Amino acid sequence: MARSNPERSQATRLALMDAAKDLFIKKGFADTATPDIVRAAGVTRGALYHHFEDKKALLTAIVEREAEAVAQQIADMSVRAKSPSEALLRGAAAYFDAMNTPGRTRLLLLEAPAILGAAATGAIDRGNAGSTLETGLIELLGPDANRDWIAATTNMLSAAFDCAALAIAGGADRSVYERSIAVLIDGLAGQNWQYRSKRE
Amino acid sequence: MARSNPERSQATRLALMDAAKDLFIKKGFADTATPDIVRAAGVTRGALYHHFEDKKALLTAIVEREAEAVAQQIADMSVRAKSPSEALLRGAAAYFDAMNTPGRTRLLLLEAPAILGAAATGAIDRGNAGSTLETGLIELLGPDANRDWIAATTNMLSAAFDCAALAIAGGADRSVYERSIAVLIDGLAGQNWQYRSKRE
DNA sequence: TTCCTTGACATACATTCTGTATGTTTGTTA
DNA sequence: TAACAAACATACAGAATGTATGTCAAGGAA
Repeated sequence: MARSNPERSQATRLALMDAAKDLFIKKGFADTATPDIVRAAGVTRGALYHHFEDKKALLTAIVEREAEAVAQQIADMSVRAKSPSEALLRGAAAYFDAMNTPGRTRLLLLEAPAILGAAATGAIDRGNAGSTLETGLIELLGPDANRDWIAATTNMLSAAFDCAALAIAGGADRSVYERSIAVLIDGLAGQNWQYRSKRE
Repeated sequence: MARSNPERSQATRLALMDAAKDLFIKKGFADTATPDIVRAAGVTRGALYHHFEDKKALLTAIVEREAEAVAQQIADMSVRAKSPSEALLRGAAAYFDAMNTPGRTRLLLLEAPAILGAAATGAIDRGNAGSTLETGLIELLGPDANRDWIAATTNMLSAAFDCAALAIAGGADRSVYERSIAVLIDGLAGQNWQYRSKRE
């Protein structure tokens, strides 16, 4: 079994990330020890600290990979929608589909914000799935809507979606949340002129 | 300095909780060591493990106390409002006031969900500030609105409020978030008949 | 008051984990 | 094939957690 160096590197990197991902999901980041990770990955701690600066860097790599997968999954699902509100609803559905992967909610919505900080996690989020939501809201509310307002609304709706994803992962009825989101979005679409008229 | 036993107990419990709260806010739960806590509290680790089962139990006690303070602060602020939507907006403002206390967002919205789990934190939340929001939404949407829908909307709005509190604590403009919330609530108030008509 | 029990700690210890420093093997290049 | 570098493995130092044991003051009972 003579493998080239890049092949070896990527293989152990993936083995470490996969093993750590499972353990982080099952026991959480804090309660997962590096000896457990390397045992599950079939390597030693030396390999871990050769490829990753520390335990947090390993989590960061996993979170980034997972966030990219979510964004990719949403992009694949994205089809033409008739109205901006329908586009937002389809985006939400795609997000719930993507977050349905077991453990993803825990990794992306619980562990990452606490360990890596809210700022770092928000940056990862905004670089991927978050931007989809903001463009959707701009479509819905018109390009002349106040930018700060849109940013704030994007953040809060994103948090609401995350909350819904967590609830669904915990066994809640997905259709109830999707309808609740539909009502929120319809309310936004119907009311935005009121805010704009106050500002302009 | 002859103190009775109950006095001694409460004094050291409070000293430990206060010292740990400051350190958890400044450095986070994971990066705060029990020797640091007891040094700041002026006791030994023996006292800590006599009063609290482990480090997590200490965090739990602090989080519960802080959540009760938030609920109390909101209850004190609650004055008569003319409309259900105004009541909700005042409640949101009171929540932001209460969360304005330095470090509270980190403790209640970042550390607690990750360390104690989303379920435990949600239970603490629902027992305190969360119920205020749900009753306000029932007022807004009418008592005949679908209960599951109200519960889901409560959860998501609660998450949106938390997100706003975090953003404000991070330096964002509070008035922008309050206006965004106002638009969301007005949208809900104007649209709820649509959902109800589908269900009944 | 005296004795005895219990709660409230303090101290010492065993285990375990993290990160680093050093050693060894394997691939790569000149 | 000789030299070098990357990819690991092993050994170690420091520190942290939780526990077990020891000590001392508080508080009733005789």
